Amino acid sequence: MTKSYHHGNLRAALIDAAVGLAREGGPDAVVLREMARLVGVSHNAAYRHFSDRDEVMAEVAAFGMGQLEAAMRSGIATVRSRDPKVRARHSLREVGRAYVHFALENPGLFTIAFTVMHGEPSEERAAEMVAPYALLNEVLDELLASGAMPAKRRPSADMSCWSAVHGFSLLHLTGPGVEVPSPGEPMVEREAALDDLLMTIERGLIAP
Amino acid sequence: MTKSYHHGNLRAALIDAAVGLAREGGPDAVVLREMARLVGVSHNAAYRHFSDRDEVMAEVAAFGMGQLEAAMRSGIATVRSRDPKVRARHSLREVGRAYVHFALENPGLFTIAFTVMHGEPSEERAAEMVAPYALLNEVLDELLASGAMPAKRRPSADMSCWSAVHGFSLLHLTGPGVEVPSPGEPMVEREAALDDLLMTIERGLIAP
DNA sequence: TGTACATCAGTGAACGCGCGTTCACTGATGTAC
DNA sequence: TGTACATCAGTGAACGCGCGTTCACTGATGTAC
Repeated sequence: MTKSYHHGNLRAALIDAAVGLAREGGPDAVVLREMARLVGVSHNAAYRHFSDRDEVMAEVAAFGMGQLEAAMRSGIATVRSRDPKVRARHSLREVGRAYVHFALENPGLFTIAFTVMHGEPSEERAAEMVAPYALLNEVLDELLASGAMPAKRRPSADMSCWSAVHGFSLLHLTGPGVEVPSPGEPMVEREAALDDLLMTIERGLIAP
Repeated sequence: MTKSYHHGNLRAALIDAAVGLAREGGPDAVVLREMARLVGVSHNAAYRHFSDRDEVMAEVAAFGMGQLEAAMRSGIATVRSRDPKVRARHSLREVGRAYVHFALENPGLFTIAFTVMHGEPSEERAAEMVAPYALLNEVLDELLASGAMPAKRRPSADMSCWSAVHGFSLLHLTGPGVEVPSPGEPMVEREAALDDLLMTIERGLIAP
């Protein structure tokens, strides 16, 4: 692992740098020349490993989606109940809460993940890019199977849930009254609003 | 109104051009030099009427918000029922539907409105910038007053409703599986999903 | 009604920005014999 | 174990992009007397 002419693992190192830049400054901060500077390599060396800046962005987006999925899984893992209906309802809540928390704590990665998602699936990474969505659907299947939700609600339930948490995230990220993320009252209010949102959706899906 | 040296109404003409560019290409398309080209004036003439590109953007954003509010009012105006509870519920639905339709039909204006909203209120335009939000709150007040919604739901109802329609809009605008806006099946499916979303929120707010 | 002058609105040339990308190159590595 | 050669990974210089913004300017307009 000497600092020789050949780096040895430049591709991975560049992605690392790109993720770091993405975390700090969002899409616009992912700059090829800056990545190279961070890794200590000439500004065009990246072209040995990526055809494009877009390819780098796709990599960062896939990483972000992976992190989001992991956060959602962690949320589900906190659910303790054994009763299938309760368990499914709580899983849905926690998966939503995790989604919002991830977005608010990782605005750069979150934004890039959805910026890139706008384009085509990029083939290889396709499964990774929709993993969070797939996980939500698993939870909704559980909700349906448990009998907590009427069957006719299932088809559009994914869009409804996703819209709610996605909108909540973006309104707090780029919406009006940009709250400073200080760990004070606003944080408490935000969590209360999030709780209410999650409960509203849950009632909406479950109510007869 | 001769095409003399002095334009006479350059500021308004430039805003017009900016709105046109915004409609077609979103934030990045609002380019000072292009505005000037469209109006037929030198590329720096705008600096007699705006201090900044940001000031132009704020103007476009305010226009967009005004249009959004108008669209929401039109939605409310379609409600026919006399019964207060039914009327309030339908108003909420229609205001949400109008929000989503406006976003999907005017992606450029919608995006700029929320991009600019991220910054500070820009003083003069502050009221205009939050008009859609204020209108939503009027409808929710009506829902509360009619007795259709429990009082304890009121405080967070605005964020819940707004999150849902905002998220739905953005997922269809910049989300995965970019549907081509052809007037075929996908449009029908999208409307069905939107109906379900609006009903889910409504049930969630009303359910005991 | 004229004239002098201040003020306003638009002009043309220029700068600097920092990037993504390409080109011809050089240094390092692996493989066939 | 050596040597020739192909291949791979990183280099340094350069281009073009198109913009926002500033500067010193000129043409048009309005107002005081």
